[in-house]
Amino acid sequence: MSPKDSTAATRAALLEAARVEFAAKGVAGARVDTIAERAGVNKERIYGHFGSKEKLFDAVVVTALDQVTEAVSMPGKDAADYVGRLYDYYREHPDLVRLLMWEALHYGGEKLLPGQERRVDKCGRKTVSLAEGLGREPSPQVARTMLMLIGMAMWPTAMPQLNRIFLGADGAADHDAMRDSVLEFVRAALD
Amino acid sequence: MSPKDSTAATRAALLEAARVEFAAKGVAGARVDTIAERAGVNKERIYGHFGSKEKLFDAVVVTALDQVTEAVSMPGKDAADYVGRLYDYYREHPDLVRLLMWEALHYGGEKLLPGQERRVDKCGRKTVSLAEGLGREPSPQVARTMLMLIGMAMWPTAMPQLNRIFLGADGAADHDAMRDSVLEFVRAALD
DNA sequence: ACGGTAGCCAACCAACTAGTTGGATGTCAA
DNA sequence: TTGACATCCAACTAGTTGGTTGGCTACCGT
Repeated sequence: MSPKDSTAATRAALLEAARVEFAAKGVAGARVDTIAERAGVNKERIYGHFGSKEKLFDAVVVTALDQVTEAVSMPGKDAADYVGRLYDYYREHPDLVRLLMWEALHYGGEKLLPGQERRVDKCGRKTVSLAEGLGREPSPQVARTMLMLIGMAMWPTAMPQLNRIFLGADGAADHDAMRDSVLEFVRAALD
Repeated sequence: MSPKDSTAATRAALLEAARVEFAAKGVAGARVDTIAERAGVNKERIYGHFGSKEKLFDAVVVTALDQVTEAVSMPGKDAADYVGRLYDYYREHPDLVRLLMWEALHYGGEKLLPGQERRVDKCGRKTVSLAEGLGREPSPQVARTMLMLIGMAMWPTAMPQLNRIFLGADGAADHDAMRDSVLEFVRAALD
C-alpha cells in the first residue's frame, strides 16, 4: 500500500472507530485509547490526523451528515413519503441520531462545525425542494416546516425512554404503528 | 437548624447544584467536585446521600420531571394550546430538555429510573386528558399522538444547531415565529 | 547512495477523577 | 452523664486520561 493509501486508510479507520465510540458515549464519555484500539492504530495518530479528541468528534459528525444527505434524497412532491423515508433511515441508523444529539448537547447552537456552510447549503436545498413539493415559494415558514418534518422523523428514535413511558415496552417496539402515526400526522398537517 | 432540616437542606443543595452541572455537561462530563463546590457541601456527602454519581443523575432527572408535571397542566380541550404552553415551558427551562436528552443518550430506553412507575402513570393521565380533549377513547394511537405533541414542543429547544442551519441565526432567534409555526402545524394535524 | 521527511509507534507524563477513609461534632435516648 | 449514631469534613487513593515525546522505518527527490 502506498503511503498515501496508508494514510487514508488510517484516517478512515479512525473515523469509523470514533463514530462508534462517540455515538455510544458522546464526547466526554468516549475514550481515545478505545478509539485507537478499535481502529487498530496508535493513539498518537489521532492527534497526528485530527489534532484533538474534540476535532475528531467534529470530523465524525460532518462525515455522518454527508452520509445521510447521500442516502435520503430530497423531499420532492410527497412530503409525507419523504418523512417516511427519513424515519426509516433514522430507525436504521440510530448512531446518526445520537451523534446529532451529542452535538446539540456539546455545542448547543453556538459552534459552526467545519464545513458548516456546505451543511447549511444542503439543508437549504431541502427547503427549496419542500417548497416546490408544497407548491409554495421558499420562505422562513417553509424552512420551519422542514425542521418540524425532520423532528417528526427523528423524535421516536431520539427519545426511546419517552416511547417506553408513553407506549409501554410493546408499544415502543411497534415501529410500524409509530411510522403510520407519524405519516398520518404529517399528511393531516400539510393538507 | 435541626439535623433533619440540615440533612434535607444538604440534599436539596446537592440536587440543585447537580441539576445545573448535569444539564450542562451530562453524566460523563459532569464533575463531582464541581457539584459539591457549587452546593457548598463536602463531596463525600454526595456518596452519603445518593451512593454514586450516576444515582445522583437519576435523582436529578426524576426531580426535574416532577417539576414539569407540576408546572404544565393537562392537555385539556385545546391540544394546540397545550403544545404552546409546553413549548413555552421548554423554552424557559432548556435544562430540563437537556436532561432528558442526556438521559436518552445515557440510558436509551433500557433503564427504568427510580419512581418510573409514577412517571408512567403521570404520562398515562396526560394521554387520557388528550383523548378527552379530542373526543376519543384513550388508545395506543392517542398515546403516539401525545408523544408527537411533546416532540413538537420540545424539538426546537432540543436541537439548536438544526435551528441555526435551517433558519439562520436570525430565524433561529425568532421564537415567536417558531411557536406560531408549531401551533399551526399541530392545529392542522389534529383537525 | 544519501539526506530529508511523513507517518507511524511504545512509552511516558502531568493532571485529573470518582470514590474512600479516618476522624470530628452534635444530637438523642437511656 | 454517657454511649451510640447520624451527618459532616479534609485528606487521601488508585486508577484513569488526553495529549506528548523521542525515536524508528520507509519513501522520495537529488
